Amino acid sequence: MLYTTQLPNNHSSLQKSIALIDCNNFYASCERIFNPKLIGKPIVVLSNNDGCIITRSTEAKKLGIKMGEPYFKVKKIIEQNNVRVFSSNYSLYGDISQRVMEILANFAEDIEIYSIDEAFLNLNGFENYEIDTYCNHIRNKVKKWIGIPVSIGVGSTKTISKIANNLAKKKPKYKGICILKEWIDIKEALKNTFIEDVWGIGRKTSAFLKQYNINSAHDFIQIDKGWIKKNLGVIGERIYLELCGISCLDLELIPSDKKSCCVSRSFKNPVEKIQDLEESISCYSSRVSEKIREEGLLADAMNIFVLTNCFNRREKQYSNSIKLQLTYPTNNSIKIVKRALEGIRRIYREGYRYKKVGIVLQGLSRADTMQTLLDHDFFISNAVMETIDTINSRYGNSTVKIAAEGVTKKWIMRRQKVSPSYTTRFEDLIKVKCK
DNA sequence: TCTGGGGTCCTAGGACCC
DNA sequence: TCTGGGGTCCTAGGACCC
Repeated sequence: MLYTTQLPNNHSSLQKSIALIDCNNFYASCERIFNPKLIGKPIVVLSNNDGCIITRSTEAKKLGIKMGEPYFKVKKIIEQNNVRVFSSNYSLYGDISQRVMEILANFAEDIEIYSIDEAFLNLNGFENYEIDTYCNHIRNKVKKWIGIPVSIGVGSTKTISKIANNLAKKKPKYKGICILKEWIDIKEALKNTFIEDVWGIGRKTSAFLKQYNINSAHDFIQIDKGWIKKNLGVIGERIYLELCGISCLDLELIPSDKKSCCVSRSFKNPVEKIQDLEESISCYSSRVSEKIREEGLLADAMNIFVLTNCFNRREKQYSNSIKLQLTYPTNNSIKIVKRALEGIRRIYREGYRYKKVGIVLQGLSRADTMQTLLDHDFFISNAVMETIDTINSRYGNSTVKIAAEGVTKKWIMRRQKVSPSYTTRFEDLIKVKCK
């Protein structure tokens, strides 16, 4: 392996300014908005099915509760320390996220909403001291108006702003805002960033790099670029350049259409009968169709999959999937459910305890560009779907549903500790007001 | 007893064609 | 013994992200 100390010659004054605003422990912070008694107390939020820890408040992190850890493994610590536990409440978090993003959008012309709790802002043209003041202003406004604490990192590339954000969160000296514009600061930050904490370098790649004694982001940029390209491909090369201050990733200002759309769930208890799998896949197919209708998309194919519980070594394992074409692009629940049922019947094998089933719609295209190709039948069924969507949005999900989805739903997922949907569900809103 | 869900991009390898 | 070669397109699987 070749080493080089040569760095890009533009590092003394890097012009571009990209800010990454990230909500702190987002789901936990959402729960606190409506229950201020939780401030300062340890909180965790669980994944679907109450399976794993997916968000921890700072206090919960200090107790040694790890991200992604199965709930049952840390139950003891949780009980001993009186940690408050919540099932995930995505309708609440989604609504709070939207409010945060609306505020952020007022602070820059160019904004990329990167995930439910993160956005990149283009802050080009500011002097460094102005950036600091501006970021403080952003931070205070989101806290005051929504009640969500955020951290802000600024850098000349997205990858550096990610690193800055990480430091802003972890090191108290930054007080929530870290600006990395001068090469001397960037270098120091890269030295303080473990290789596995670099955006785009995951478990496998960091393990590989550590074999070569590349342990920090700074070690990484000392390596010969050719070696990186050869061993880590274009993605590795891009990370290298971004860390050196050469921007390779632009802000995506217009969200692109989805290429696929998936709905899948684990079961509360293992499922053995084909009837239960049929009901659940009908339910998820109906939901995924609704999702693509909301986005004005049509699908031309689907993938149906089943899995047994791979963690349970004592039981025999089976997993399978099947790809099915649709005769023409559609977002019609009835047609999609029908085809999905064909799929599940073809991959079902008797004698296994199934843990999970799901559907992925593929070959998505915009409905408005396809209409000239569609037949009369499409417009009639489209009207039916529109009516169903209107009723369900007014009177609640699944007010009208397809018979194949079933009624008993023995297979439904576990969600025992869910908070009220304070902002989106009428009955819950009333609850808050009456408190 | 109990281990999430939904996405993207890249790459290698197979199918197919001339 | 010995069975072309190069291009394109598609797909499955891997790795990663939040």
